[in-house]
Amino acid sequence: MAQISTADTPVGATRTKTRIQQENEKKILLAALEVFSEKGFHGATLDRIAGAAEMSKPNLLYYFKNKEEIHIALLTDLLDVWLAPLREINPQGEPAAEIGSYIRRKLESSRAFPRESRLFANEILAGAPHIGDFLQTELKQLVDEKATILQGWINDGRLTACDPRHLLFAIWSTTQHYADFSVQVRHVLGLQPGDVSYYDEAARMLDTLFLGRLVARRTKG
Amino acid sequence: MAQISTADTPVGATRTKTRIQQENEKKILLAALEVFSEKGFHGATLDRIAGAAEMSKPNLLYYFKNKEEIHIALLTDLLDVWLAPLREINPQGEPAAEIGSYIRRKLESSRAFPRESRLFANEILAGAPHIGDFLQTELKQLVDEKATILQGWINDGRLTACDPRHLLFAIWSTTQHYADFSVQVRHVLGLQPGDVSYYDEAARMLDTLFLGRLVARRTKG
DNA sequence: TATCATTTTTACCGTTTGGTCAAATCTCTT
DNA sequence: AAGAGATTTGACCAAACGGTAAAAATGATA
Repeated sequence: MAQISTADTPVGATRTKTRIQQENEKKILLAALEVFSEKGFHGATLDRIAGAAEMSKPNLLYYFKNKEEIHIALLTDLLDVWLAPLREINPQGEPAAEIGSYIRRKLESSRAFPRESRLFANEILAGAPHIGDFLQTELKQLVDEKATILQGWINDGRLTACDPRHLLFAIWSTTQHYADFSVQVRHVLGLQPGDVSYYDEAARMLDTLFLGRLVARRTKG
Repeated sequence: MAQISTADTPVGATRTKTRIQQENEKKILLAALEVFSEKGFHGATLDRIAGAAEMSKPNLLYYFKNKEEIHIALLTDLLDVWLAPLREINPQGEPAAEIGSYIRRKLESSRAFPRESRLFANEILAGAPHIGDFLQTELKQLVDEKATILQGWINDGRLTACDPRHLLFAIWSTTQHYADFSVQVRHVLGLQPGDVSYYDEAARMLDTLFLGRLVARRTKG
């Protein structure tokens, strides 16, 4: 069997990739993202992924040694995308502006990368077998860091008292919902299969919810 | 093969079930809920479900004619549970009280039935192949009805202007998140696998978010 | 306790699936 | 144009899977 890493490349080092390698790996990952996000890990078959990548199954396995490796490659790419919006929260900014723009970034991420969002959701639902470590270390660390910032704002009286980490959970869930549960959203709103026109209204709703006051003050008598 | 519906029972009619039938069907559904909610439809195998039900696979198939039928039976049971909290919203009540108690019911539902919640999430993520019809008809109808109530409150100035259906989405996503993404929640909070102690804080957060004012008013200069 | 329907088991089947192997083809460099 | 390495293919395999058939065992009932 021909090895992608050849004699003049030490094991573990990444040799410069061929044009064909680059193209085909990209094609495979794109096809796999489509299939995994739609069918889940177990529902996705190598035949289907290979078909979507316009490639024979053995050829696909020439680039990735097995199904799991493709899945892990996708998840690894995904994690940076997932963290990016959170990383941008600025301790020096105004609470409302920072939270508002974080929500907008997360919502935009849902709109632009729904398949990635569903891939992530599938992985978490399955008990995070591949990214459990990431959640416990990298994500937890970043959340702790950002939660400290939020807590600072609370201490300064610029943010209502609440558990900052649960505030983040609320932002994650509401924004990701529009990608992960898009079928339900569309069915309830009576929209066509491909229609994602609900994102504008979603943005308004989340603005009202997180930045405005939702329920009017109780009026006496 | 012995038929469960025998000669003296018209086709389609449900004959009185044997004690053994009742026990075993219950055992199977419980086992299947465990496996489906954890592994998804394709990840769940009949062998595993049968094993969890302490039963041989052919014996399991004596009660349900195939895998899909078990899945559908579970989903059908689930839908009533899913709708129940929404049904209880009372048009005559106070907006804050009604929304608050709806959130509490949904959150309690997440806490009490996490496996059912994950089963539902898996089904939606997969594109709702089995319950698409339910979403478009029964759920949509109920949502439209309740959205009208919320819109009435908005018109009366008792609820901040927003799309009522998106408000419901926000409630669904935030409450269900604690069941569907429990692994992530626990990892971020640094809790042990079985620990669900975060629900109290979650309830406070959602109260603040939906009923209180989250971000403090901007102070000039 | 004999009888009949219900329940369970054993043995099995066809298909799908993830994955392998070696030969054939293509591509790039010299 | 030739050689070496990279890529692709077709044929194949073992295991897992959903499901079946028929006999054996059990339970209810008269």
